[in-house]
Amino acid sequence: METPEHAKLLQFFKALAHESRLKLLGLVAQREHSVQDLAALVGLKEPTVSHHLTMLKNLGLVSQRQDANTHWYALEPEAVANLAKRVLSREQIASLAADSAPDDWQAKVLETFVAPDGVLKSIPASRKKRWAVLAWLVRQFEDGRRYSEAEINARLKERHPDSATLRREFIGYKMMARESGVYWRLPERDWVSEAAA
Amino acid sequence: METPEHAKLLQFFKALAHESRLKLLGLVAQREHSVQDLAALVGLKEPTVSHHLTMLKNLGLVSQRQDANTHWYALEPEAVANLAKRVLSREQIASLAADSAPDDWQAKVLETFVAPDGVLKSIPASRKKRWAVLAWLVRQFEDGRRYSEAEINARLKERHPDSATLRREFIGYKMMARESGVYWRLPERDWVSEAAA
DNA sequence: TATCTAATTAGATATTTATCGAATGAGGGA
DNA sequence: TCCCTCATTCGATAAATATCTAATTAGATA
Repeated sequence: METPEHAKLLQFFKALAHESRLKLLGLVAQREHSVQDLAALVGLKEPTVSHHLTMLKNLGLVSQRQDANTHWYALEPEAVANLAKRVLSREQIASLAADSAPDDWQAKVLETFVAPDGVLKSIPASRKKRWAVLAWLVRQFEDGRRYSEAEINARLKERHPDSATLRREFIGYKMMARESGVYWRLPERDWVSEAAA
Repeated sequence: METPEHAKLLQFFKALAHESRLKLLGLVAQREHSVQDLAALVGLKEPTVSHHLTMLKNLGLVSQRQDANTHWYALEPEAVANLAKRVLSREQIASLAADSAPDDWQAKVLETFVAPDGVLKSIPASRKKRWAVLAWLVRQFEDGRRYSEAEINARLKERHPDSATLRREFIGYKMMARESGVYWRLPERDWVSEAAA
C-alpha cells in the first residue's frame, strides 16, 4: 500500500513550508552562494542553514558543487517546476486521498450494530451510521434485479423486525428506487456521496 | 516592508505541508463532503478536521456551503492551480529572497572592524568579512574616475597603515582594475556576488 | 420549549521541527 | 606538519503546530 509519489509531494510541500527555506531558495535562484554567505544573508547560523540546504538538496531542488572546502549551492530550476506542475491537476489532488481508510470506520460501525449472527441490534440514530448500516444491507440485494415489496420485507426481517423503516430508508437514501410496488438497487456512485437528508 | 505576496505563498505551502490536509484536499477533490464524513475518512476527530478545513478555506483552496447544520466542503480547483503556477518561474522564486537583510549583517561587521573615527581596527581574516570591509572602502572612491597608485595609497592610509594589502585586495576581489599604474573602480554588479577567491 | 445533531471554538497536551553551540571532518596553504 | 577556514554532524533546547476533550453555537424538529 506504499505510495512514494504522495510521500514525495508531501516532502516537497514541507520543504517549501518554511520561511527560511523559501528565502534560501530565493537566494540560490539569483546566483550560486556558499553556506557562509547564505547564513549571513538570512540571519541564521551555519549549521542551521546547512541543515536546510541538505533537505533541499535531497529533494533535488538545489544543486551543490564543491570548490576547495567551499560548497556552492544553486537552484535546480527544472526540479522546482516539475514538482510544482504535479499539483496543477485536480486528478492529482484527488489521488492524494488514496491513503484514507473509510472501511475501517464502516467496519467499526457494523461491529457495533450488527450481532455476530447478522441480526441488527438496533438502527443507528445518527445519519452517518445509519447510512453505513443501510449500505451494508442494500449490498445484500442483487444489483439489476427487481424485487417485490414482499421480497424486500422478507429479507429485511432476517436482519431487523422493523423492515418497513429500513425499506423506506433505502428510498430516502436513494439506495433503491420504487415504481408501482417494484424495487431495485440504484448505482452506488449515486449514493456513496452520503448526501441524502 | 510588507510583502503579502510572499506571505500568502508561504501560507499556501504550509497548508499543503501536512498529510491530513493533503488527504482532506484529495477527498474534497472527488466530491463534496461533510465534516463528519471527512473525520471518519481520515481518522481524526471533528474539531481537528474543522480546524484544517478552516485553514484551507481561508486560503480559498476549498469552498463551503451549508445545508441545515451540515457543512459541505468542496475543492476550489482553480485556486489550487493558480497558486501552484506561481512557483513555476525562477523569477518568482528569486523574488522570495527580497526579505533578506544583508545590510544588517554588513553593518555589524563594520561596527566591529571600524572605529568611530573611521580607522580600521584590523583587516578581517575571514573572506566574507574582509569582503564587507573592502566593499565599504572601495565605495569611498569615485566611480568612473582614474586614480594613481599614490593617490590610492594616500587615501587608504587614512583608514589603515597597510595600504598595500588593501590595494591588492581590491584587485583580488575584482572591485578595482589596474593598467600601467592607473586604478579605477569596477561595476558593483561584478563583485557583489561575493564569489572571488 | 426542549431536544437532537452537526459544527465550531477554547484550552490543554503532545508531537514535530527549527535552532543553536560544540565537536568533528575535510581541504588547502605556511 | 600544524594551522586555518568552511562545512557538516551531533545532541540538547526552544518554538511551532496538531490533536484531543469539553464547552458552545446554530439549525431543525418534535
